[in-house]
Order: sequence, then C-alpha cells, then structure tokens
Amino acid sequence: MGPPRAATVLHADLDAFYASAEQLLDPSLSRRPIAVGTGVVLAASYEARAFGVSAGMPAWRARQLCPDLAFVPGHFREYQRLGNEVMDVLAAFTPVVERVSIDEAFLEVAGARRLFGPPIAIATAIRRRVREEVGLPLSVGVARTKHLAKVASQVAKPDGLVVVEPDDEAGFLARLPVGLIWGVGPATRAQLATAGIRTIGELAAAPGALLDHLLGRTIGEKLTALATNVDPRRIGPARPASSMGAQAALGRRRATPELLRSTLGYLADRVASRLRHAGRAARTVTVRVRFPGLRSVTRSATLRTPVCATLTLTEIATGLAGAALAEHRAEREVTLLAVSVSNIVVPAFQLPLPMSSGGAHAGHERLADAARWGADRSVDAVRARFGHGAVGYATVVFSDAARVPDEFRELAEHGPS
DNA sequence: TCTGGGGTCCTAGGACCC
DNA sequence: TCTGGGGTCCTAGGACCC
Repeated sequence: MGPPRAATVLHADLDAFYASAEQLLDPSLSRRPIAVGTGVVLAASYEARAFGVSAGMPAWRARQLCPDLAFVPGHFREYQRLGNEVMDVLAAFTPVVERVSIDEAFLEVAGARRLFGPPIAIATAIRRRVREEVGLPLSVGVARTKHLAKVASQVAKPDGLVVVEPDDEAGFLARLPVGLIWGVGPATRAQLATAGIRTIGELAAAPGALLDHLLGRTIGEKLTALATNVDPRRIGPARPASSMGAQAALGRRRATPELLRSTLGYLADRVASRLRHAGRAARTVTVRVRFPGLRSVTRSATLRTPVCATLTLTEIATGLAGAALAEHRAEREVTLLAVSVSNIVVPAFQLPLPMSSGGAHAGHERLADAARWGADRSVDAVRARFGHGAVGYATVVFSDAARVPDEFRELAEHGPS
C-alpha cells in the first residue's frame, strides 16, 4: 500500500457528444430533442433522453417514444475536429492526459497545482474554457483514482462537476447502483441482483466467495477491488491496439458467393490497409458471421507467417466464412460480416536482416504475401494522393458494405487523430 | 420485419510439451 | 503400462465499453 494520495485525478467527459456537436453546428437544433444516426440512434440529446430515447435504440422505436424527434445523419469529421479541440484545452493544463476515446480523457493534475491551483479550480477552469472556446458542455469528476473519477463524472452529468474527497469515498459510493462500475453491464447486474446486490455498498460488503461463485474468480476479485477503492491504474499513453477489425451490417441478405466475396474483400482491404499503414502484419484472422435473430458464429485461424496483403487476407477470410456457413447449412441469410486480425507483429519481410525462423514452406508463404504487399504499396500510394476510392479491386470498390461513410468508420477506429 | 462500427478482456476446453 | 502436474498456445463464445 502506498501513502494516501490526494484527489488529483480528473475524468473529463463531453455530454451527449455527437448530439451536442450537432446542436452547436446548427443552432436551430439547440434545446430540441434530436438523435444522431440513421437506422439506429448513435447519440441522443438530453431533451430526447427525457422521452426515453437512448443510444443503441432502433430509429422506429425512438420515433415511437418521441414523435417530434429530429434525426440528423451526422457530421463525423466535425466531431473529430471538435474532440481534438477539447483535448487541446486539456493539454494546456497538464501534459499527463490519457485520451480514452473521441470525447473522454483522464488527467493527472498533481503537478499542475502550482500553476493552476487545486484540482477543483483546474476542473472549473477546464469546463469554462471548453464551454467558451469550443462551445460544448463538459462534465468532470475529480477523485483519487481513475475509477472513482469516472464514476464521479457520470454522477456529475449533465454539465456538472463532482469532487470525491479521499475521506468520503465509501460514503459517496455506497448508495450508487452497481451498474456505474466500469465493466458491470446488464448481464453482471442481473447476476448480482439474484443475490440481492444492487448498490456498490452492498457489493463492497458481499463475501468474496459469493462473488467468485456468481461471476468467476477474476471478475469477482476485480469488482471487490473497485468497490472498495483499490485501483492501481496510472494515467499514461494508451498501448498500441492488439487487434484491428472492420464489419458491415447488411440487412437480411442471401449468403451468395458474390455477396461474401465483395463484402469480405472490402472489409479485408480496410483491415489490411490499416495494418500496412501501421507497418504491421497479423498472424490470426477471425471472421464473424451473424444470422437473423442476432445469432452469430466466429471462425479463426492462426498462421505461421503474418499477413498484411489485401488479397491474402481476403482469401483467408473467405475460406473461414465458407467453413462457418458450411456448418450452418440451415441458415440461408446473413445480417453481418466482420473481419478482424490479432497477434499483430512487425512483418519479417520488411526487415533488412535475413529470415530468422520458419522452414521452407513458411518462407514460401512469406514471399507470396510479400509480393502482394509490394503491389498493395502502389495502391496505397495512389490512395494517399487521390483518395481511397481512386483505386482498388473492382468487386470491392462497389460493394454494398461501402454504404457506411468512411468518416464514421475512421471516427470509430481506436487511435484518435 | 431486432440495432452501427471499432475495440478489450475473460472463460473453458483441447492440443501439445516437458 | 499407467499416472501426475504445470505451462503455453489455439479456438469459440460472450460480456462490456465508447
């Protein structure tokens, strides 16, 4: 146990970010119930939430709840710009900023006190500057640990500030619902409810053995630690992503070879391009196929030789999807296809040194992917100058999967900026 | 006429090795 | 011949988060 620390961790979280951004960009939308999205609600303004509209809800249901709801398709590049502007404001107060997503970050302000005053003054100044300079409402939680700061910012919403002093932590948490704990979703909440546990206070008081039995040992121990305020996580730069993927919802479509080829080609191209851009290749390829009724299956393969060529990845993905469909002959239609890669490494053929491992066969595979990688590099270069749609495999460029705007996909990709 | 796209982490069983 | 224990990797599925 280290020495007791002061409450110097801030969690800054923009309120209903996409919806607030739309209200900022088009003042005629401000103070009105609006939703960003098309088929599904990506974000709802607080005026819409008052009617029960929430993120993830199908559009028809949202309109049912709120007949006056205004639907906005979304301006994703603007969200990226506004999110970056907010992060610039945060960085003006401390260099120790950990951006978690487009609209959310942790800050450590222990070293900023001499310049800017106590954490509560810093939080107040940040909120004012974001409001005045960017035009968006920001909620901030201040506490001794990341977990507590995050809970505090949720309690502060909308447009508020909550400080949890170190001697008040247990009291602050006790009455809050367990669902506010990071990692407790609907399933865990339901499990806990069967044991009569609904508040964080009840969770903290529950015997460890009961939680282990209910949720498994790892999660049980983690929840107890969080509920009792043991949170060793420090604030620092995010690790490089350990997986990359792309997916496309298709509506209900017959699973024809043409559909598979064009959709998987498009998705594999997106993933392979990102791998090459990062100077990486991947050993494990996973395909997910979803059927009507949200039933889904995954198939994966781990290769000896990492891949990053579009055609190689397409072939592997097509093979995996074919195998999955062959095992589910009764399913005639698919609603979603996804391609992702993990086991990400620096590819051997980009290194100047001779091959260090693998037999003749592995060397052959590597050369095949390397030759394609050379061709892909030419494609990448053209795209860098003239845009992504300028060149590509014909069946892929015209795939239905490309209907979702690229800006949205880019926004959702992990690394901001 | 059940809903977007991009991620992380955990579990459980099996293969394989020492 | 049968038995024991531990570690690592792989696969499939699921919960969860923004």
